[in-house]
Amino acid sequence: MTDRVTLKDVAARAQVSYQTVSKVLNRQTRVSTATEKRIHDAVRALGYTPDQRARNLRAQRSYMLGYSWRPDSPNQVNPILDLFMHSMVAAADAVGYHILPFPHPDPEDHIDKYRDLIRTGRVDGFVLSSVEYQDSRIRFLQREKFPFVAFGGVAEPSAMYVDVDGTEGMRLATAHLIAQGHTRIAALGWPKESRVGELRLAGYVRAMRGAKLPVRARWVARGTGSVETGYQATQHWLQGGERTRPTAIVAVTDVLAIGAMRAIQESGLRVGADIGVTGFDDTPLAQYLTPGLSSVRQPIWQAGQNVIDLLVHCLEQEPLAQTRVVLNPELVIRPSSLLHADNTSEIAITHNE
Amino acid sequence: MTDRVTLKDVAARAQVSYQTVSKVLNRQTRVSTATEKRIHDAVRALGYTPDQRARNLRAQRSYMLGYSWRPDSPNQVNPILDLFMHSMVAAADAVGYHILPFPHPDPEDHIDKYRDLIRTGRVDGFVLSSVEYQDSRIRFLQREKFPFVAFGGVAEPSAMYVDVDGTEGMRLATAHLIAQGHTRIAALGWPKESRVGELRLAGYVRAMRGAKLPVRARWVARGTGSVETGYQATQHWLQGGERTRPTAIVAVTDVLAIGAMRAIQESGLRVGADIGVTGFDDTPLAQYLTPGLSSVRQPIWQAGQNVIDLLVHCLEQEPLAQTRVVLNPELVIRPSSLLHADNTSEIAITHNE
DNA sequence: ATCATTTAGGCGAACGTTCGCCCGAACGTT
DNA sequence: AACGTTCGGGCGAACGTTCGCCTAAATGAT
Repeated sequence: MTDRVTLKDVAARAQVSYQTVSKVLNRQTRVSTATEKRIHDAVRALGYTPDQRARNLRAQRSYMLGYSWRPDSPNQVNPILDLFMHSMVAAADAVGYHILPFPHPDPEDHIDKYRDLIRTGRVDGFVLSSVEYQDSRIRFLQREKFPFVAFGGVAEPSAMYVDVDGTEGMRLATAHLIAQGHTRIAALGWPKESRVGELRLAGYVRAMRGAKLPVRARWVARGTGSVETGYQATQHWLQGGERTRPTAIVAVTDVLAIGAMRAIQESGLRVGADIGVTGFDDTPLAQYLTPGLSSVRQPIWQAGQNVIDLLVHCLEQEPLAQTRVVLNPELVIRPSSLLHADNTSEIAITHNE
Repeated sequence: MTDRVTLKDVAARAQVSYQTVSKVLNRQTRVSTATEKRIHDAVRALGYTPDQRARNLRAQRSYMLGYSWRPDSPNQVNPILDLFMHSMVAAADAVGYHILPFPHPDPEDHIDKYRDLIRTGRVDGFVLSSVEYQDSRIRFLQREKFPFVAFGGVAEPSAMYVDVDGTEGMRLATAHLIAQGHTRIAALGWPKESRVGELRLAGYVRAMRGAKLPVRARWVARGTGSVETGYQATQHWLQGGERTRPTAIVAVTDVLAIGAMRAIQESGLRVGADIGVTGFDDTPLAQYLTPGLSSVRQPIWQAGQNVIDLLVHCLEQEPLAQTRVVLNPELVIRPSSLLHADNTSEIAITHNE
C-alpha cells in the first residue's frame, strides 16, 4: 500500500543507472567494490525487493505450478491432501516457485481450465493427480508440449510421474498376515476399472502365490470404497464354516477395512485375535479405531518433494537423472493384524526383499 | 510454448491499433459495429487471451490471495483444510482471483514471509487462519494497511473476519443431551490459553445454566486434544458411583470424544445407551466409529465463500454490508448421544432459539 | 454556411524488470 | 608509440497491458 521501492529509487541513491543495479543484484556484471557497496547499502536502506510481476512479464514466466485435485466425494476422507499440498508448497517455495490451486472442473471442460491457465501465462507447469486410464489432460498437455508431472503412474511414454508402488504395499500387508500364520486370506478391492485398485490387488496375489497359498475368486470382492461394501462382503465370508472361512482380510482402503472390522465385531469375533485386518492409506482414522488398524502408509511428503523437484528441473532445463520415480510404501502395524496384541505400540516395516 | 498471441496480432488482423482492441475488449469505448465485429472475429480466429502477467504489472495487482495454514501436528486430522481450501479456491476463481498457499513458517519469522509476499507484489490480500490471542500478523498487516480477512474471531477492531460460533455449537450439543434426559453432564476442553476452547466451553455452561443444571468444576477437564486426555479424564469420572457419576460427556474435539468412548467401552458400559457422548468438528472419523459419534459440524464451505467474498469486496473497493460474519454450526446426531438407537440415520439440527 | 458536439479510433506513456550492445578509460603488450 | 584487452558502467529496447489525451470526420443546432 505504501509506495513501492523500485530499481530506479535504489539507483538514484547509489548514483548509478538502474540497469546497473539490476545487474549487480543478479551478479551479471562486475563493478568496483565501492559502487557495489553503495548499491547494497541503498538496497538495505530503502528496503528494496524486486517486483515479481515485472519479472514475470519480462521473463515470460510466472513461477507458478498449477494443481487441482478431485474433491473427494462430499464426506470422504482426504488425508492425502493436507500433507501432499504442504509438501509441494514447501518444496516449491524452497526453489522460488509457488503452487496455484484451481478448482477441479467437470471432466468435460477440464481442458478449458488448463488451456486458460496456460494462455494467460498464469502457470509454468502442472501437477496432475488422480489421473485416469486415458486421461485427456495428458494428451492435451503433451500435444501442447507444456510441462507437467503426474502423481500416480501414467502409461504415456515420455510423461514424467511420481508413483507409489501400490502392488508392493499390498504385498507387504498380505505377507505380514501370512507371517502371522494366516493361510486363508480374503481381499477387498475396488471395481475392475480402477487402475490403482487392480495394481494393489496384484500385490495380494503376488504375496499369496509367493507363499504357495491359493487365491480363490470368491475371496476377492470388489466394490465402491464404502463401509457398506466391506461390511457386506465380510459378513458373507464369515458365514462359511469356522474351518473354511478366511482368517484374515486385506483391504485396498481403510474405509473398506472399517466395514470388515464392523462385520467381524458384530458377529462376535475379535479383530486381530480371530480375524486379521489391514487397510490402506493410513488414514488418520486407522489409529483411532479400536483396535487400531494396520495400514499401508504412502510416503506422501516424499512424493510431493519429488513431484516438484522433477517439474522444476524440467522447467529450468536442468538435466534430471530420472523422469519417473516410484516410491515404496510402508506397513504400519497395529493390533488389528496381530494374533496377540502384547504391545500397543506401532511399528512400521518397509520393503525388504 | 507455442508463440503467444498478443493484442498486436489481433490488431493487425482487424486493421486497428492494438490499443483500440484493448478498449473494445474491455468495453471502454464505442466503435462502429463493423470494426467491433472485425475485432471479435480476429480474437476468435487467433485464439487471443490476455496475458495476466502484463495485466498484473500494469494494474499493480496480482489477483492472488495468500493463505497459509498450520500443518496440524504430524499425524493429526485436518478435515477442515480440504473443504476450506476448495471452497476458497472455487469462490476466488469465480471472481477472477486465485489462492496462493505458502508454507506456515516458524512463529518468529512469520512476518518476513508476509512482508516478502507483499513487497514482491505476489499477493493482493491475505486469508489468515488459526489466529492467536495477540497475533503479530494482524498487528503487522494493520500497520501496513494491507487487506486481510481472518477465519476465526479476532479482537482487533476494524479487522474483518468470518467466524463460527463455537459457543453456540457446544450449547447445541449440550442442550441435545439435556433433551435426552441427561442431567449430569461433564465436559472435555482445551487448555485455558485456547480462545476457541474457552468459547466452546462457554456454550456448555450456558446450556447447563439455561436448564438450571449444576456446573461442577471437577466435571470440566482440560488438556491437549489427544485421545489419552479424553480417556483418562473419562476413566476418572467413571470411578464415581453409578448415581453420582456423569451420564453424558461433551467434548470440544472429536479426538477427545474418542478417548471418552474408549474409556466408556472398556469399563463395560455402552456409549449412547449408558453414557452419551458428543464431539466437535464432525471429522470424517465421527461417522466411521462404532457407534457413530454425534458431532458439531462447522459450515466450512460457507465460511470459505464468505472469507473470499469479504476480501475481494474489500480489494475492489466495493461497499460491503458487513465486515464480520458469524456463522452457526449444526449438530449432527448419531447413536453416540442417543439413549436408544432405533434409527441409524443421521439427523442434523441447527440453531433454533 | 458556421459553429458546437458527438463518434470512431489513433497514439504516447507507463508499470518494473532484464538483456544485449555500446563506449570510455585504464591497463598491459609488442 | 601504437594497439588489443579488460574493467566499469551507461543506454535503448522489450515483455503485453491499460489509461488518458488527442484528432479527424461526421453529425446536429443555429
